[in-house]
Amino acid sequence: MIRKNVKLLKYILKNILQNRADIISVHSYTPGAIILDQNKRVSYVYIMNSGIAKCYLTEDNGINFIQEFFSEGALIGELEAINEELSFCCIEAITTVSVYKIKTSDFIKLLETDKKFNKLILRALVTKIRDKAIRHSYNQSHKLEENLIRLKKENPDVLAMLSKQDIANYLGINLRSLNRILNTN
Amino acid sequence: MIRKNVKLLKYILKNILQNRADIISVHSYTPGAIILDQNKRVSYVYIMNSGIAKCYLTEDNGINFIQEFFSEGALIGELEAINEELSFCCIEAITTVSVYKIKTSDFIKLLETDKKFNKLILRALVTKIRDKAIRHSYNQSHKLEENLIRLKKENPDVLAMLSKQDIANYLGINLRSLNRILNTN
DNA sequence: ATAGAGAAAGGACATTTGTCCAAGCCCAAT
DNA sequence: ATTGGGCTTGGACAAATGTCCTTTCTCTAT
Repeated sequence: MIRKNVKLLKYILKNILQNRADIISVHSYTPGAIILDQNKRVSYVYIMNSGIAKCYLTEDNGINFIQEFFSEGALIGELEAINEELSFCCIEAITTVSVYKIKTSDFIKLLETDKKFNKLILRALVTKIRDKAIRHSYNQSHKLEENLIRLKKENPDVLAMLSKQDIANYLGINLRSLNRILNTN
Repeated sequence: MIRKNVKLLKYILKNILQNRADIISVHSYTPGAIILDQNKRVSYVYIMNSGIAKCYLTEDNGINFIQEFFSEGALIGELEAINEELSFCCIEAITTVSVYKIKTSDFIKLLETDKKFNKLILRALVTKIRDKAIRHSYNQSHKLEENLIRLKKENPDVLAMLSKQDIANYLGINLRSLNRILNTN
């Protein structure tokens, strides 16, 4: 649920930031700030350095569905950079967030020239697909209570870290329903 | 819902099959045959040439959740090849299926040496993530009826092509519920 | 032609989840 | 200290979805 990629972050810090400091810059966001909005052209790829952000999609009926939460090493905007499409998620800082930022064109060049970087990104994409597939399947095939139990097992401090509304949006349910389950449990 | 990748298939036919015919072979499967099973070591990557297959995950409670349907150009086993993990989905032929098959080690070598191939795979992965994200969000945020309407709009002949049970498993619902919605609609 | 298996359809009822709403709590700004 | 806004909680009811089961239909193997 909370995407991290320490390997990738380390690689960027050790290799890219050392040799190609010119193409990277640091930025930070206060809680609630929008790092990347839905349906925008994406000109930078971000790599989370610290903090927690949420990645969500706003549906036509106003419901926000949280795809995942991001922390150290999570990539933002890489999908749009690779496929040259508009952003389809909104990334919003939950705590204070610090990121490294790199132009999409530089990101693509790195992908093409740096084999280790390429491999790291490939693996990150695959992990994302795998996690998404498993989560979607579990979510749809089990009831709320089982989903919540699983969430708490995999992430015991989740209830302390995040608002109830965010957890409900992550589970794809109503806040009322979440409270009901929390009670009987 | 039905994953295709004509560009990738064409590239493989024109470039790889011509220059590296030694690493590729053709296979075919009859309806119901398992092309790749869950939790197995994966030694080949497959590229669908024709036919329709379903990619599903069996949950602990016996429910099958269909991730997607595959046809021309869909990749099978590429995730496992890249991340060196056991398979997490089962791929089963619905109609007669013909595939090209390539050893995972050759697949990885291609990824590392053939830039165009690398780019095509990157894009395929990204498209998968994007589609999955959008589908999961829509599914969880809308009710059955809306999900079905959307499915029919995007794939008008879906009801003729697939069994009701498969459609229900794709939508993550009960067969009874699917029938109910089909009636009032 | 006929038995049997699997797909499809739907009745009746149970359970789960959503909607709407009101109340309490906590914290920051005045 | 007081007001107001946002988070949290839960009651009461409505709607959606699941469970269980029976019937019909179609197609294939014998």
